[in-house]
Amino acid sequence: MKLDELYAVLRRRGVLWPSAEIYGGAQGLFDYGPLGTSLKRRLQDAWRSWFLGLSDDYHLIEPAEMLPEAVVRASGHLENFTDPEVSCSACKNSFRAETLLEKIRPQGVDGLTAEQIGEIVRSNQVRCPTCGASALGVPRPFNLMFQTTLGTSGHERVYLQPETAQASYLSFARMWDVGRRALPLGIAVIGRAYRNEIAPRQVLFRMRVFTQAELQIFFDPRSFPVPFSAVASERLPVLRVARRELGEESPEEVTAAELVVSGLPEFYVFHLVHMLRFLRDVLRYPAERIRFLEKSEKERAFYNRLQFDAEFHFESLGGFREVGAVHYRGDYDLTRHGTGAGRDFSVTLGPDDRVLPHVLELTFGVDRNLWALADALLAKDGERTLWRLPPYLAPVPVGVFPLNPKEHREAARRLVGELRAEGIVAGYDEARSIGRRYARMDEAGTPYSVTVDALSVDDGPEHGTVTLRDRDSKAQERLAASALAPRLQPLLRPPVPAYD
RNA sequence: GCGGGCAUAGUGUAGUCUGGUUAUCACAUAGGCUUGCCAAGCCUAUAACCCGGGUUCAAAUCCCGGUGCCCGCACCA
Repeated sequence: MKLDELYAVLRRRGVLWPSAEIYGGAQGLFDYGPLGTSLKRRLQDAWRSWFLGLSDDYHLIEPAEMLPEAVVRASGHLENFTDPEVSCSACKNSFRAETLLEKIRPQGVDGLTAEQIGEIVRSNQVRCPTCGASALGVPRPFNLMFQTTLGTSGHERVYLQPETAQASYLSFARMWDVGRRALPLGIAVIGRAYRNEIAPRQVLFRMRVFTQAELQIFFDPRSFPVPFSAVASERLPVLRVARRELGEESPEEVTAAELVVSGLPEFYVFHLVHMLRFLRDVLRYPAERIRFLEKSEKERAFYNRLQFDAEFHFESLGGFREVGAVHYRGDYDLTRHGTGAGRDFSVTLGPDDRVLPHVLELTFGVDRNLWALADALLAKDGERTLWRLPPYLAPVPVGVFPLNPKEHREAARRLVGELRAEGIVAGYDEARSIGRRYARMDEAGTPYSVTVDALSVDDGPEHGTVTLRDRDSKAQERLAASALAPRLQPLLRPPVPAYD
């Protein structure tokens, strides 16, 4: 579906809507409704089950979301956000405003707003140093971080975290002591990130407050053993830099083993494979709409040694967009925070064996992927609209209906109670025709509908049985009501990777 | 941030150019009748002119400002 149409369905069903809607909304802020809240929680649960399942040594923590100024100074965020950059729309190069204007304003640009700098560039007819065009724009705002102060004095500046990763690096020393003092050590965070984006766009795609799920894996750069043979023959849709430079946009299928032969480390490819399996097998994105885009040296942050973005082809956005990534960050983060905090974050692995761990980062944009689940799996099938969510992601996995409310209400309500007692979220609906109730469930992504009818309540051979209807095939089968919970429960647990 | 377009019930819309009845229709939702396994039918109900100012006897309609959304460009450390 197109963006407007998809967004309309999601608003109508109460999946999400603009924040502060009654006051006209606020750019880049969204509220999740009942279905969206539940879906997002289940998506996060699925992420956690999958990625923490990769190793006994990967753990979830929940850090505060405000960072003292020292943290963002050490991480580079303060510095990078403070230097305004002006870019040339003709040749796409960008320049620090201070360098660009050093002849015109030798005193520097500190304290000026982006608009003021833009005005100086315009009024002095500054040309692009690279291509010579008069196509320089207004610089982006100084600081994309939200800043506030702690306490009453107003002196202690803090920032809402612009990414969840920093909190994991801050926790490394504590986690080393809390844990078994062994590498690799994975620290996972599911949390909010806050960025004062210049131009939030496309609903959930670029928000000012959003949720990230990230796994930072600290490892010994000399040795990061993984059970690679289990994934060696997996085929990945990759678009390597060399191929991109030829103008190709479609990925090619390459096995994990071939990627290793090409020079990528086994640990890196191993995690790439599991990112693919999560998107394809757990979230059930169509395989042909997933690709792994290798970022060139120029495109990636300077500290990233390797970077593949996991991209999904959004029909609503008209192309591939990033939904996750795998970054090999080297020792950049622990080095920076070591300098910033005046500590050495090297760890002792044995006698005369100290090493500064390297970091492999797996990122996952929760909101973007929620949108992708709608984009990929919510579709019109003839007259009906159905959302083919996997059962373990469905906000309401089961709907229970009395075929005739007058006669079957009591038995149906009792069944709802029994399912809920078994830990299964079950919805109940008796309004209007049975077909309409099925249709409502289809659109909400409910995979199973259970109907209580005359055979269920009358004395006879089928007493106590109900029909179970499958959302995708519309097929029905008759089974004992007591068989429902054991039948459904295994389907409602998110998949985990094979355990080694 | 720049340029262009748009804004009417929950959703999609008619009406706007050319100001003038109780703001159109469909779907959805709720209640009822009927039916009883895939959005059937009938009756009823709920529900909207983005916000603020101006022009006018009179503004959904014209003008100004704001906000939001969409597209392209830029941005996405």
